[in-house]
Amino acid sequence: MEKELAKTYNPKDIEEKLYQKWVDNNYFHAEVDRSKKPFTIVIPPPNITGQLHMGHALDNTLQDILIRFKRMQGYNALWQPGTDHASIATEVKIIEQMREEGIEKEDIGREGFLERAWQWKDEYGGRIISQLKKLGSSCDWERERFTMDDGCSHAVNKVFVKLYKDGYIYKGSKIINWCPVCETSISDAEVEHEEQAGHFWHIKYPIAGGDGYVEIATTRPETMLGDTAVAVHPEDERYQDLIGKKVILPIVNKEIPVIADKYVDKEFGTGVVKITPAHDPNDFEVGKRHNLEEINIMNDDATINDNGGKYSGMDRYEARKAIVKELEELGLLVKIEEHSHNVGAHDRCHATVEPMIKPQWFVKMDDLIKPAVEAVKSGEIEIIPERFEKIYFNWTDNIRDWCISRQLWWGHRIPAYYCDTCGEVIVSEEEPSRCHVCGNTELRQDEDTLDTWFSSALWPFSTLGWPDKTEDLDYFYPTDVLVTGYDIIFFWVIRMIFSGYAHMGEKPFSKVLFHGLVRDSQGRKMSKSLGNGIDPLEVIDKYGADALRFTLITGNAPGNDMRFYWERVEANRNFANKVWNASRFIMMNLEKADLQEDINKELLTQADRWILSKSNTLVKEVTDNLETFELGIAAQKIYDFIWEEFCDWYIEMVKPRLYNDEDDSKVAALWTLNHVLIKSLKLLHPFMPFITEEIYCTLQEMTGIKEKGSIMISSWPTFNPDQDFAKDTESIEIIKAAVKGIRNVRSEMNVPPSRKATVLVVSDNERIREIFTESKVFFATLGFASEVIVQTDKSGISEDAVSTIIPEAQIYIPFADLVDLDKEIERLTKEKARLEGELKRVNGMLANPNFVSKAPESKIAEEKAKLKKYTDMMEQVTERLNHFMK
RNA sequence: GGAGUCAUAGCUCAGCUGGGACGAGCGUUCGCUUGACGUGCGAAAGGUCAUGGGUUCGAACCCCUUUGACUCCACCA
Repeated sequence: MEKELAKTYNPKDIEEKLYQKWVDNNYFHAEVDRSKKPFTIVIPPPNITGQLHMGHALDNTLQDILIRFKRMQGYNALWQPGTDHASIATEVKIIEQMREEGIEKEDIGREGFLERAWQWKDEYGGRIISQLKKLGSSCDWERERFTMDDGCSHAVNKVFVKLYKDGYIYKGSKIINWCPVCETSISDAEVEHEEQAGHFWHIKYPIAGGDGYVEIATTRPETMLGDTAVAVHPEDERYQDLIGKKVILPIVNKEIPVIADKYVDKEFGTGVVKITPAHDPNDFEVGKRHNLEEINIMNDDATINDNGGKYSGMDRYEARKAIVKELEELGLLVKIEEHSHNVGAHDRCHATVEPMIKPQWFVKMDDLIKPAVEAVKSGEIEIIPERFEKIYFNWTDNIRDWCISRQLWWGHRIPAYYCDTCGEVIVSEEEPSRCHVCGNTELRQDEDTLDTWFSSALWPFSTLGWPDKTEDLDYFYPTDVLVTGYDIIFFWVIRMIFSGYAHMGEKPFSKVLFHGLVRDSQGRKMSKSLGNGIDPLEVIDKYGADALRFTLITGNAPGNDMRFYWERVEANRNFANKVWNASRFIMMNLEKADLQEDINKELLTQADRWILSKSNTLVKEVTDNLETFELGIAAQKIYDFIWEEFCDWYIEMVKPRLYNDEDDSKVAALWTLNHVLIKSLKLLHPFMPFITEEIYCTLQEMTGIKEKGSIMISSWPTFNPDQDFAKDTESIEIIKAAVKGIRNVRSEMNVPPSRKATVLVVSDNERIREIFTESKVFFATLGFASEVIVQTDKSGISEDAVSTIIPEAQIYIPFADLVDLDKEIERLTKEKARLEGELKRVNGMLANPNFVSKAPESKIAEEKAKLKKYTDMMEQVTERLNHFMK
């Protein structure tokens, strides 16, 4: 079978084909297998309305790396995928689409609307899934779930009924955040506070039955239509005589009491506050304390209702203007100040939220949250990076009841049924046929649906079959890691944690890995309105999924935001190309030879031992980094190893052996190349799944690797004590330093590569001489040497030879006519200055009695060794310099 | 009003639990058709690790000050 890699790396040629192969072979699928340890990740379900953006790409790359790593390590790795119905986001989109067709929600009714919504889901819900596949995500697609599928819906109903029966869910009329555009209630978490420039209107309220006024200050004059009191601080000396009296509410012309409440800040404004219990959360609390009437003055679209008298029908801002105008005409407007304050906006549509009193369903949080707090405090759930714990606790410490009902149609309908005959409320998983109190068969289901996060809170166990006691649940739950952005810590992470404890009696996951946001090159959030978003699919199209993945996880610390640069993608594509070509080169050579399955260790040269040792260390480090979620560091190490150590040094060192059929060590070189390449590919696979698979499989067909099949199910490399050759690592490092020195001299002296020269190595150390003698062959190609002579002393070195000094040896290169004496003096002088600096530093340290007495022995020994090294080098450099100066 | 993050080479960032910044990529300069790769190879220039103090034998890293940028939370009307 003839098979080889294409001449140039073209991701498009391989990615789609390989993904299909993985799917066809069912490699992503995980079944319960008690003989293996499970490793489970549940995907943060993307919205069915969604299109893959950079945030998804990052999030899913991280998960895929962890899953592929663990799968190779032999775990039974399950990556549970699915999508979220995203109630409000989807509903808004469908309404928009309908509007274009001139249809309103009411025209088609609830059922008609839901039919459309399911059609929408069928049409667009799969789009993001296919995009995740382009990224290489190894999700178990057979298990794909949807937050509104039968199983998840069943779980939702079960949880609702259970929490209701246990007294955690209740219905109540409370002040909630109302979005007048979406016309639904929203939770506190969905309100974004934006600083806005506004005004502070100072208004006079006449004191009833007397003359005089109190001056109040407000940012929202229109709400005065609903004022039912005026409040002062109980200890405010200025207003003591007012407490208990009444003032006349202007425009409305009715008397309202002056009450005393500690909520009022004496220092702020005038110290007198108008109280509108129906349209301000604080006033609502004050109203409850003082038994004040709650007058709702607004309709659901934030126009003024009939309680607003002549302002009825006006929009809230129109009414504001008109009311200010009237107050001015009445002579009751004292002044208008500029005032910037925070205004709550709906995070979806950015409309200013209106606090309103509405009957809604709530989850009582104070007890439910306790185990979730304890879990993080005790370390049972680990948050990475740690600093996000503070954000977590900040929220849990100030937790308020969760408003879960929404006045929307797309979502899980609340399983509560009302009997209009006797007023009974029945909460039940199945629709009751009749009222259990009065027997009425005409029951009416609650119109509201649940907050979309209510169902995603159950995701880690509802996807595994809960409420049924399934094998899957028993085996895969609790899951191992949750990977997500820090922006949904309140919406989702906390709610999953408390839900896990409430319904499973166990944590949903052991670790939470937070990542940052992907920003544009100027550090701005990518957003539709700015038009600065970069489509991951475009990146994949141009540079391949492997390059994109690598870009997203390198050069960035965990939890920090990162900027997206095309240049970085290109650099990583270049790396992929490097891997590709290095592999081609190795294959070209393997093809012509008989590859040994195993090698006699005696045949390995210094260089072989060196690279084996290096790759061995790499395996250990990368594994450690992955275990501790330092994915970027792991990737960087693999990159450096492959490019620098393996390609630039080892492959170059080995070339002379490959080109020489007489060389006894050729077989060892081939074996080592193959061995290290396979190991590198495996380490790289979780990061760059496609290219590694393509190369691995090609290599397999060519050479017959023992391990058959896909790299994604091959075994993860482990540290091999047999390949730990520390001594050889040192010798090659000496050779590398010598080669670098030679290259540097040649470059500085402008000696063209075509000009070969003799290299004389001088050392009085026998071991060093051995190392150089053994490595002579490297200098021909790497150091442009025509000949290498290793000797004990400086005899026979020509007068005009230039030199490079490394700690272990002096290296002389006679260039004769090419030598520019002044340049060499300049170079040596620079070197001397550098060494002087080093010596000064080392001597300084060693001369410090405190250092010598307090620093650890090893550190002192290290510095002493350096002193000797630099002293020796200085001696050689000085001698050389004197030689030319005289 | 709280809390957090960041300030390191021209640009974007790494630097793990304190021990010389061989920092990385891009960019810049110089030189290379070296039989895998110019999506490449070799060499080089470039940093007061924001500021001021403290702890320490030793600080980019720990503590405090200041300045600047960003983010989250928060009911001051």
